[in-house]
Amino acid sequence: MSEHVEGRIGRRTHNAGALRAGNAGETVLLQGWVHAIRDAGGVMFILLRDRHGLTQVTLDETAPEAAWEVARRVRLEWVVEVEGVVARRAEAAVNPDMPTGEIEVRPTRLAVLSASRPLPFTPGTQAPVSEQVRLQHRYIDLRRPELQRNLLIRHRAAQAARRYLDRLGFLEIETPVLTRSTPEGARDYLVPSRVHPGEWFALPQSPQIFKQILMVAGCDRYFQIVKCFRDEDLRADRQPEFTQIDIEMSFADRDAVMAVAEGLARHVWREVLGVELEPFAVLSYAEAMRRFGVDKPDLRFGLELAELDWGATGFRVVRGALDAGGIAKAMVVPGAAGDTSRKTLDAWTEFARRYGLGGLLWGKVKEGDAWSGPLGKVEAELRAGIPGVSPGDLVLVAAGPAAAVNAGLGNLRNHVARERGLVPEGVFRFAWVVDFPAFEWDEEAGRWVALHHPFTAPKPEHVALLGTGREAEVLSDAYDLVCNGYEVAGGSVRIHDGEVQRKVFAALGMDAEEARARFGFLLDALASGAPPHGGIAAGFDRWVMLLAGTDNIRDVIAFPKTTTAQDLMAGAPAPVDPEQLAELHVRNTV
RNA sequence: GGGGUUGUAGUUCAGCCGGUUAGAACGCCGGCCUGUCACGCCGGAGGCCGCGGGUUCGAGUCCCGUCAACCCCGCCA
Repeated sequence: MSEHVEGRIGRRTHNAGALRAGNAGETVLLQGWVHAIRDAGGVMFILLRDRHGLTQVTLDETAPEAAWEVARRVRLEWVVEVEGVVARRAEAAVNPDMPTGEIEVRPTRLAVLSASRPLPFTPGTQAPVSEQVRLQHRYIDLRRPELQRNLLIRHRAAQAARRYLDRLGFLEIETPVLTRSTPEGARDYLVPSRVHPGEWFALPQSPQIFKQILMVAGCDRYFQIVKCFRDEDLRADRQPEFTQIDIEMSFADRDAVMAVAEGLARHVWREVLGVELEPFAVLSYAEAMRRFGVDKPDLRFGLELAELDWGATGFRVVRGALDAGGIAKAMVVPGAAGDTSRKTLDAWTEFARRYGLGGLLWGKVKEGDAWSGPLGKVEAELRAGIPGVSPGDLVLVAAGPAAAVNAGLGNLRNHVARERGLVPEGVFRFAWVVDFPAFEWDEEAGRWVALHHPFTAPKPEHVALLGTGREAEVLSDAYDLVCNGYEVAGGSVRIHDGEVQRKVFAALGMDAEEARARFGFLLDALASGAPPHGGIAAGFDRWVMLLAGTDNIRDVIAFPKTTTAQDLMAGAPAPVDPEQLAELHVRNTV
């Protein structure tokens, strides 16, 4: 048995995308799928496909009768082997749209390696096929060049990340997949224990606690490209199992972690796309919310929001919102007065309402002080206070509770930009968002919850505020990396002091006993010589989405799940035998 | 949990104001064709109109429910 270091493995001499005019005259052996058959009678063309490309195999009167017999039998998506001679195509037969279009293979031998049943669709199918059918037959869908390309991008991104982190001295260490359920955060996927009746493992939402403990264990620099599991509803950019590039560093402050993560993104983009990223902007959470209404702003276009100082207004809608403790904000859409119909405005209003806004006020700016639309009724001096307004612009104003105004206008900003073609293609605008509030008030639970997670260090100067009832003012050393409107990484400096950790648990409504019960091992670890440490976790699937230029996470995952968290190909989830349940001490209640 | 879009042949779709035998394209099967590259030409097979109920003389079409795919809100430390 010899060891293959590179190059040729097996009997293939070339892949289906390799042959060029320079190979003319060579005897080759290709294996692959039948992508298309064009039978013109006395001459027949078979397109052979593998993940590298397409090669035309041509049979004419010079082809052996045995090859003809096989060719006439062959059907789409059968797997075949071709042995033959590379020939330059006649001038008129060259296909300039194909990388291998200058040549064709004249077979001396053609063999069927594997037949295929008639398929519900083929990779060569012209009409788009529904997502449902594609997911049911994922092995066919994955044969398509686009998805092959995405898998390749994903592979290259993962390899580039590993090389970069390895070079910086990070160790790739695996953490358990069967672990324990932790409070806070997403719903857990649970796994019953056979050996311990009534007890359950949880699949990790992230390896958070383990990586911190690895720091206590002296590992210094850790990373892992790791599956995480969250049993929450799906979105176009969210799957219940997803992959993180998980990173943790000892003796590192915020800037050190951010530098590593920025370097990682820079390296991956360079290696995968050959792109040099612009310097990453840094903005505070407060600034992001003020200017963009969201904590993951898309910086590829303008349309920034402006907070309005309309405290004096008598305008009924705004007056009411302000009196109720709300705010008013404006978004100016340059040059949109002329071509924004009433229908479009209604659709935008409907869009904004989803986020809890009562509605939108709009005004089309004419020459002078004249505005048409609802904003025309607003005092002229207040309208003059909206920054950057010129005749021909469309102004949208929302008033209400701050959260609704920000979410409504912030998301509408993305929507309008897309509709009006303001989003440039092929551009990556990365930015750091820093100085997040440590806690946010959960109305439903009636308590403070961690905005990031309970192990995030409050800013040192804010630690004293813990337990004083001023939790809302506490900022944390947390940071998110955003790109083109996606959150693509998030992390923080961690609490390495058991006392501070207890105070944070207390602020979250967890008393010492409960904290002990749930996180005792972490508290013990933190009390056992814990280095200052911090880290970050990057949403690898979203990175690949951006690299691949798609807006759907299913396009970059080999075997994704549907919106209802099912695997249509494998048919999961599915019932199991009652004996299996009995063994696990579990009973179905449905 | 809520809202929206979609569901008709293997696939993608059309199907009018409720009317008699539900169509097209591609694919599939058979035949023809010596330079195709969305090959072309001739012929053929193929339908639980997602599922259940209702209205009606009559339902692919209208109503109610339900299931599924997708998008969004909630949720996602």
